[in-house]
Amino acid sequence: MPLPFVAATWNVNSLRMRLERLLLWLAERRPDILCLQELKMEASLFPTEQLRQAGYHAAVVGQKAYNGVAVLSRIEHGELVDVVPGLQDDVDDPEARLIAATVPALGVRVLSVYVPNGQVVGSDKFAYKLAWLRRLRRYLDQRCDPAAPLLVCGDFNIAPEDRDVHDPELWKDTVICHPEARQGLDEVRAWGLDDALRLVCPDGGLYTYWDYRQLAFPKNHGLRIDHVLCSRPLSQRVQEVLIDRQARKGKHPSDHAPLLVTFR
DNA sequence: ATGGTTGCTTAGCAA
Repeated sequence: MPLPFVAATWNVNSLRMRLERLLLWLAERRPDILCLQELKMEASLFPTEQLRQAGYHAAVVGQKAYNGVAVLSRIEHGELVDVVPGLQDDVDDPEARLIAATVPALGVRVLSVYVPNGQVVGSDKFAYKLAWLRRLRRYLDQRCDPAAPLLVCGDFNIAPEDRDVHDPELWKDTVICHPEARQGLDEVRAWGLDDALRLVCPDGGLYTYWDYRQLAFPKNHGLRIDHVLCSRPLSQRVQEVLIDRQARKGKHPSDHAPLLVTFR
């Protein structure tokens, strides 16, 4: 029998600003695996030692001011191995949006991803978002095995369906909901990934992101754009999913809440 | 009342 574990994903919107909060949260929740996005720092500034003291190994790709992703895993599960940064294709792309690592004791390959936002439909940035999703699918085709345990966790900047949006009319055809963006996500998932939350919960009104403006969080004007996707060997082990709204409260929160998935 | 929030980097961009 494989070991049960908890995997989580959290866009922290600047690790420098969120480190204290992250350390408190890790002490409280103790997830086995955590994928982080929007570190907004160079890898040389990453707090490797503080996280180790908190009980976690880390694999990180960073860049100055923007993007940056990491995979954390509890030290007891062994040093992260086969750490691979980036999409590994022939595109010259300086943006730090993907890192892969394997957690030895759990036998799980983990990808932390920060899909481009895309800003405005029709812009160069939107074209980059769509191309990035095609590149991610190609990465899965070439480098991953759908019959093996795989997690693809992160901020996808896509609400898969209208039930994932507080006001679908307001968001219709924006970069978050555009049919081409949703199709890009569908094609990633068609490789062999399930949306862990939807395996156990059909409810609408479940969001992971709320704008800082206009009291969006207390009004629950949110979007479900952060996802834990899992390959079939893990799908059948999904036991419970939690969006940790507590972590979006109080002073100086990220604009995203962590999403946690328990695998039996 | 023509706003609104945060973070990075320094007035403008990105989300």
